Amino acid sequence: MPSRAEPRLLDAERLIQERLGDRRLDFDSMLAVSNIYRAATAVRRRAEKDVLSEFGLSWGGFTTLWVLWVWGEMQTADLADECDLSKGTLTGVVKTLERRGFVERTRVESDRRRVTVALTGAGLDTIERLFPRFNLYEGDMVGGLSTAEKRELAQLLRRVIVAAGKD
Amino acid sequence: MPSRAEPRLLDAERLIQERLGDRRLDFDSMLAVSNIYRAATAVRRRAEKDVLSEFGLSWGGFTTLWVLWVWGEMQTADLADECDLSKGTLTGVVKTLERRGFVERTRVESDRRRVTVALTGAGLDTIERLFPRFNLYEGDMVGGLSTAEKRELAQLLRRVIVAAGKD
DNA sequence: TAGTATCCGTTTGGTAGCAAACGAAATCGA
DNA sequence: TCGATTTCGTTTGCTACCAAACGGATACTA
Repeated sequence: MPSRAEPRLLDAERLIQERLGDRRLDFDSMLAVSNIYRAATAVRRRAEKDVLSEFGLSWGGFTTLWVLWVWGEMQTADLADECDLSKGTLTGVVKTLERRGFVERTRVESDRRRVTVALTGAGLDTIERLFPRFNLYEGDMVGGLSTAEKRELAQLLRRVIVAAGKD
Repeated sequence: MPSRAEPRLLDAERLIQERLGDRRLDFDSMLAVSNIYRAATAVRRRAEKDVLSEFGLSWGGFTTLWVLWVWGEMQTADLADECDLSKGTLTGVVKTLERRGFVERTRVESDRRRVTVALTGAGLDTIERLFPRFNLYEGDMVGGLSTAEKRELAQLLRRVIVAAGKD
């Protein structure tokens, strides 16, 4: 059970500290933030390359499909909120998913400004086959961590999400 | 000193578990991964909105400037590697930075396929003024965590970066 | 030393992402 | 009831991001 993860990464971080060492900076916060970003990029790239590409999906497309799978048909605004995307971005993502035949739009009769988005049969089939495989990859990517460590990580990140999300 | 961070986030996560509850899935890994991504998005958005936008920089542009500041003039390939971007993407980012007057390119005489990138005076001035402010925001965003927790977080993430980065 | 293979950064074509402007639809006020 | 306001999703203009194709420069090999 190793107590240190990756000497190379830490060495690089130490070199940076040496370069900036005479300045009064908050290195602990800097390293926490930059590692959050690097980890997210690494996770996204691996998932897109190893799993999502087979299904013709980007990360955003996958997220949207997943949300629709879990919550069912939704209005655009709620979907954007749940996917953590701006409404403009969501329009584009949904357009791509529609072109691929994964989702369909329906104009709401009672309020014709609104549009709902729902999975098609093909979309449902895809996410049902895809998600278990995606989840296996998630397990791989945090596989070096114990269950307690995964929970600790998720909990620490929740606090960052809240702090950074504050307007 | 609260032992739980954010009830609303946890509630949402629990709802998802209920929706998927009868399937054999690795929820601990799922929550760890999705919170990594959400945290990175939140951090990036806040930084771009509150700090970087004043200087006309995106996250990628800022990262590139920062790397050049710490390491000095670099060849394109090394810079892309250090910034964790593909070389094609870096070409575009550098082009934008060049247009804004922050960096300049120089063709290498001894090997005319290569190009080096360096900060201009304006670029140096910008990153010198910007980074301390950026670092304050980093402190804000992980400000709810103790020093030990920040280090714990960074350490857990290093292990994820290594596992996800493996080809 | 000529021909081939490899190694560079750039370009291309596609998706993603945001803010702000937009137009249509619904709601509010008087 | 009708004009003004608000609330929708979409469009626009920009940057970012990747993989793959590209073309020029260098290195290798016979």
